[in-house]
Amino acid sequence: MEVKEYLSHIAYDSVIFGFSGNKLKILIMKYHNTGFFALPGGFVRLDEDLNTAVRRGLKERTGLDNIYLEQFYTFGDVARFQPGVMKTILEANGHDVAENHWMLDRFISIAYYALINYDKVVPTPDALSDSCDWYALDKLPPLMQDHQQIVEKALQTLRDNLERKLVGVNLLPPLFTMNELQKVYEAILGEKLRRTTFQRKMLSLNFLQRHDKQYSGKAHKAPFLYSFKQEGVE
Amino acid sequence: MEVKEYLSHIAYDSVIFGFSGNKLKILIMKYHNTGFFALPGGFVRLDEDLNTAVRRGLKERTGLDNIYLEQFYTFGDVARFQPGVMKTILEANGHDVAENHWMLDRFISIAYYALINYDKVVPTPDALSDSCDWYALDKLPPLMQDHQQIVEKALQTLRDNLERKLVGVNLLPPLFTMNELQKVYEAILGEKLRRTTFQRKMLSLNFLQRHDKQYSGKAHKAPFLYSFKQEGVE
DNA sequence: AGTTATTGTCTCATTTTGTGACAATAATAA
DNA sequence: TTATTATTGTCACAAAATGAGACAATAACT
Repeated sequence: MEVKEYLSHIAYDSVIFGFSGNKLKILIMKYHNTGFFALPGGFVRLDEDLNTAVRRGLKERTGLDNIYLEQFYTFGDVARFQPGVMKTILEANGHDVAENHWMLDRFISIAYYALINYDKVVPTPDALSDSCDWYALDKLPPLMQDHQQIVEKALQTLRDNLERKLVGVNLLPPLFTMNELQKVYEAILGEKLRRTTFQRKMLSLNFLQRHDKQYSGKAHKAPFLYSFKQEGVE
Repeated sequence: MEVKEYLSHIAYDSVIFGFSGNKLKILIMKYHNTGFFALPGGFVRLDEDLNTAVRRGLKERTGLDNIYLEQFYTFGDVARFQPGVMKTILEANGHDVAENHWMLDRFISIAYYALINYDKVVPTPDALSDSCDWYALDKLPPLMQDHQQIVEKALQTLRDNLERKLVGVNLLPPLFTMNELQKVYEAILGEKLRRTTFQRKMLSLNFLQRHDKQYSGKAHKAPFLYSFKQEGVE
């Protein structure tokens, strides 16, 4: 029997959002030799906080620390239990299923979403997967198990939180223009916003620090750059 | 070794809100012979959905089905792990700790809050506890482990959701006056609200059905009764 | 110097919310 | 019967927030 290293029955999945080409994208893993696509996830060590485990996984997948991270739901239906899928994945990687039988048990999964600066990420697959790549939300491959449902709930929670907090800035580099911020909001909410109203609203919140202008080389007035006043919105 | 009946390492806790005497109250259990106070909680059977397990527990504690229920956070810090506390509880109830050693393991806990009609509830202790009783939020006894923190997060989530949904009605009987609804909102938000603004706002949402007046026997104009138009807000 | 595309800000209309006023009314007191 | 009292439903007006457009300012190009 294997040495017990992780809490049994407990997994986490993460929906890692990035923003590029005016679109919301998330990181998706592809397992070796199986055609299975899945959210980045992992297990919790016996002596490790749940949140620490998730941040450890995020670091491995993205190379980043200090990521904006929010737990949004724990999925615990029996229907999640599909031992055949995990068995296929393990066997396709040459693992001895008997030794890893704990991975074939029923799992509940605590789901998190993360918001990161797309340009800073170095997507990195794990030992079981060929690739870890960005996919636009409207062009996701078929995801295994209930991962599609997890993505949808993540997006819904992100939308709800957008009204209350200023989480959108976590998807941008430290300095950004008002137009870039608006594009992020539009991508998250899935609708066009009115430029002047958006600008007035954002400035009235007093969370943005104005910096020098950005001269892009384009033939028009240069926009101001902004940064977010507070560190690590949580 | 015990017969495995529940998922190891996984528990749930529930913050069950009721409204009485113009105050928010929650159900608290007191364990036999220990002086420990705790939130109602339980474990998940091997073949049972997580949500089903929680509803099963709610039914046992309150006698009610079809309760408004929302999952709000999963607590997974290592610091939650206090085997001595559970050992004390088991021993105080004459249980053989060796047979129940799985209860001394580290647990993560999925926390839910429920909103119920106070008058319909029959609080019922379980086998390990003397009592299951209502406590006003501002008069809670010292709770074991991180249960105080769980309560605070439940209240915060309830406040956040109050703005978005009409969850407050779940704390009232099917027919209620506008003033009663306002008192619920004030108890949840912890602040006084302006009568006319509140009434106009509630009516403008078009979720309330007006019924006959309620003649209370008091020397003043009788208020209308209202019911909530939709069934089971979720 | 004129053109183009975009930005920052202003104005006015519309909607929502804050605040108080007031008549209506159910039971009680005179 | 007729005041009195406490509370309710609704209105009116003020203040604040939002919607929608106008317009001058301005980088870079022609």
